[in-house]
Amino acid sequence: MEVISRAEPPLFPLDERADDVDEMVRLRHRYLDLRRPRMQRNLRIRSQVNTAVRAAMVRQGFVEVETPMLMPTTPEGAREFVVPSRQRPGTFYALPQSPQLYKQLLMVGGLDRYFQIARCLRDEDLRADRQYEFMQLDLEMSFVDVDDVLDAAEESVLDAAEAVTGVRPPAVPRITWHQAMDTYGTDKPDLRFGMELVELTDIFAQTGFKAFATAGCIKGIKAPGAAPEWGRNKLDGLTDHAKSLGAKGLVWLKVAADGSFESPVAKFLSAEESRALSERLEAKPEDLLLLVADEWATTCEVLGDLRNTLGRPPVAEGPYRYLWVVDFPLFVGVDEATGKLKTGHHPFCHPHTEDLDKLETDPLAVRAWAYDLVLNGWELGSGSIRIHDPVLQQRVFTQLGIDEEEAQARFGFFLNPFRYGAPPHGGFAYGLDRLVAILAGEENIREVIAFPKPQSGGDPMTGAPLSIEDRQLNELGLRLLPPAT
RNA sequence: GGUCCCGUAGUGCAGUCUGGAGUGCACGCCGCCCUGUCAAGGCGGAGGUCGCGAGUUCGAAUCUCGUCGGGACCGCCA
Repeated sequence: MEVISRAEPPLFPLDERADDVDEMVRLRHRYLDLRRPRMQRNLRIRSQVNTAVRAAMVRQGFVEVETPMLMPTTPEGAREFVVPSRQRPGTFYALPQSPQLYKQLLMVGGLDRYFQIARCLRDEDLRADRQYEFMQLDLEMSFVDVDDVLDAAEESVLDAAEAVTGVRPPAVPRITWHQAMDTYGTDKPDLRFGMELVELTDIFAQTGFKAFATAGCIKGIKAPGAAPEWGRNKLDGLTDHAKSLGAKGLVWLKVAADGSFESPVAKFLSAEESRALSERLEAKPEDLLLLVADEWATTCEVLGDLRNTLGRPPVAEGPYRYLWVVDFPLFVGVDEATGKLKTGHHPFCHPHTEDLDKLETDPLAVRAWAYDLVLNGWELGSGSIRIHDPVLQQRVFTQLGIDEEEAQARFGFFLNPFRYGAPPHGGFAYGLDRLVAILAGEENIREVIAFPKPQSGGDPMTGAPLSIEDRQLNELGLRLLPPAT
């Protein structure tokens, strides 16, 4: 027998027992971690997804186009990674948060169906579902409406799931943002379980219970059979949690064996109200009912959070339930500092044409042709139909407090090409790391990335980021400040 | 910027609350023995800055403060 390569013992077990090994140890020696069946499997799933997605796009007539990694800085959006220029010291490139600008210019350039498996970089704090650099399936189409874009993207995510699991999920349901908030209390509902929010406002229209009498919106959720496991202490904790989310309080009721309510507020409810409540929520013994009374948005958001707290399975547990959420609001409120409206998506997002007459009179009621794709309660991606008409674009800018001069200064390089004729267009992008993680049954995208970074952003294996030599700094015309104290 | 949790042998842990010698367990590693394997078995051995630094104490893995590293989350991510 010939020894072709000597090997020291591995630093940790290379089987499933290493699932419990300190992640820093795994990352510091990722080349060993990657030998494990779990990591081999995850990276192969990732490759399958990339292949399936690319094939789906090509099959649908999309053209794969690469866009630059070195691009101008753009003031809007996420914090950018910045690259100093050697040839022009004192100037900087930015790495792309997304290929957004380029892909819209590709539409002006006549590439009417573009896609790219694109690397995106954002200098924001890392999370279980966020890395500095991540991959998106990015697409843009000309002469299309919302449904055309959704159809194209949907084909690719269904193909991806089928490629990995062998089972093609059903057509992806489409609900409006308002329906999502009203029914699930979140813009990224997890459809794998029920516990929908139930409208109760009418039941308490004449109530003598003060907390309900003045509320604009009363809704409730039912956790079937959950009452025995929710003691007074845990319910107090849940109430505190609800308050931390903005609720004025939380009403809980346990359903007793005889169908009556066991609750601190039971005595404030009339017999008719109790009967109607029980009937509306189809309450059965041992059910736990949670009610919130507030303005519509707060009621929905708080109950949506509680619904997830009580009922949501681990994110990577099947089945796979995709969901389209459409008709997001064009504006998401007013910036407290500036008093100006804030965009929900980006300033180039096309308002819903039915709501155009409200753009100046009731801007917060204007819906946008903007949409999200959700999988098992995780936001996979978002997109919109873009504004191609300069007049409409300026109307939206005006609402955002941006006059023509400022628009030209900030977005001129992007908007001027539209003067040569921009087709109506729209697109979408979704995170491949998140998609792969869920399809691989992982709750953390680091498990489906060959060389990910921990929350601190440093690379435990290579030591990056590292200081550079003075020679390099000089070449770039840079000088370091003393460390901040 | 903030909240919470974690840090003991190469790896995973017990010990920490209630201070008393690094007291241990499993896997791995090294040596010898045995062997028809299949998570082999037997005997023996090496391996420790209890993350780091102060403080309290006669005495600190254990209590206090600080700090470093990691994780989950909030902010942030148009």
